[in-house]
Amino acid sequence: MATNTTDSRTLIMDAAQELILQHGFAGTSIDAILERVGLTKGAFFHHFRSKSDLAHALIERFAEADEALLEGLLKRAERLSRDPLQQVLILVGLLEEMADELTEPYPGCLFASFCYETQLFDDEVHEVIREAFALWRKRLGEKLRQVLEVRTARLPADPDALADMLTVVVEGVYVLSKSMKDPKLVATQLRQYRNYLELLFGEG
Amino acid sequence: MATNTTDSRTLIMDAAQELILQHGFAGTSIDAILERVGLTKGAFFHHFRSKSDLAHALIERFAEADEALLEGLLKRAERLSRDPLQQVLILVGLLEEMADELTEPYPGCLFASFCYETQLFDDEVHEVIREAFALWRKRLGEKLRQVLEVRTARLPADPDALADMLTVVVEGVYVLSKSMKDPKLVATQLRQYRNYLELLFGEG
DNA sequence: TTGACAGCATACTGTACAGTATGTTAGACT
DNA sequence: AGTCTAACATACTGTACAGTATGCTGTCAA
Repeated sequence: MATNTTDSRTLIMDAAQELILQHGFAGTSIDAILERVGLTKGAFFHHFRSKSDLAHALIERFAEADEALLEGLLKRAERLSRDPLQQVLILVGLLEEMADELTEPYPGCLFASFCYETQLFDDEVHEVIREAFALWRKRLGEKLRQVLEVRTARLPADPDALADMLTVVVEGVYVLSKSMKDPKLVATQLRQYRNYLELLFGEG
Repeated sequence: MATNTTDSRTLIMDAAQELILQHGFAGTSIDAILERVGLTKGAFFHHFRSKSDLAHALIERFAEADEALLEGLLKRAERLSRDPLQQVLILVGLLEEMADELTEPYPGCLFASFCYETQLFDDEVHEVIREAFALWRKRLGEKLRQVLEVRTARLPADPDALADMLTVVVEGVYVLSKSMKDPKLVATQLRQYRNYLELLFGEG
């Protein structure tokens, strides 16, 4: 009844995700995953019908965590300020705080990983990714629309494009940070995004 | 003597790159590449010692094209304006023009693709990628340093971080654009980056 | 004209892989 | 005590894959 703390299914998924972020999906064999967690084929195919099934489970779990992160950040930001612009700035600031704590395990996004092996996955997987990106666009977009109702942007501003840019910066900086082996880049680039929003809507 | 227009080696590399951007490196078999170009194993292993050798050749060619693009854009920008800020803005604008012409074949970057299968490649490959990113940082960074000598930024500005942001935006928007199946996003996001630079250094 | 080599094709090998078939065991329920 | 099932382990299968061994053919130089 009580969900086992060392649930084998979760163990497999955790190991799989870590390996996939380093080797890609095709480059990660089921055997390699199982060796990591000390289980065998029997365990794997008891919990997953196929390797594709694992991919599906992984991306859904990742998307759920992603949504939880977004909604969590939004709630915290809404508590910390009443002004929509400040809320967005705070949200990005909170992400910067999280990025500051990044050190050893280099960041990686399963969405991006799967996107660079597009043809390996079915439409269901791609829909999950698409919806995850769309959710950030929607939730941040509506905040920015509120901002635009009150303030005048210094340059023509499309709220959806501005919202997208956070996703863009995060996905992009993961690549750069991995390649340059510099985790600090993540916070630095998020800071640039925050600067942009400040300059665009600031009154200075 | 005259380099054959349908050089088999080049044909293989072209097909390989296209397939790798869709399936990843591990997900792309040598047989699949050869089927595309109508050649056989004999041809492949005549031109490449191994699959890793192909990876090395691909990333070097990609990096050379990347460098050529950067230097070409810089020269054009330098001809179009004397002002360093304008040069950078023009460079980004030229990239936007290129992005506008993107329609069918979704964009993809071999650097990012390889970064998401990191463990599959040796240090030499990673060094090539690292240096490619470093070059953009260096070349754009020195331009932005010139800008900072003349103008005062509205917010604390690190030229290297600003330079990196172009790479970040490009890499990031490739992921988003692929996933959302919207090639227009590329130009839109580049525009945001240009806006940021304008706001940061603008006199308005 | 001959031979040497680039540029392939064909046919093969060993292995790593996804997936299957069939146990085994420990607990829950009756 | 007996039955049932979840949760695995073990041992296997077929195949797709990277890589090899060898043979063919046109070209070009001597």
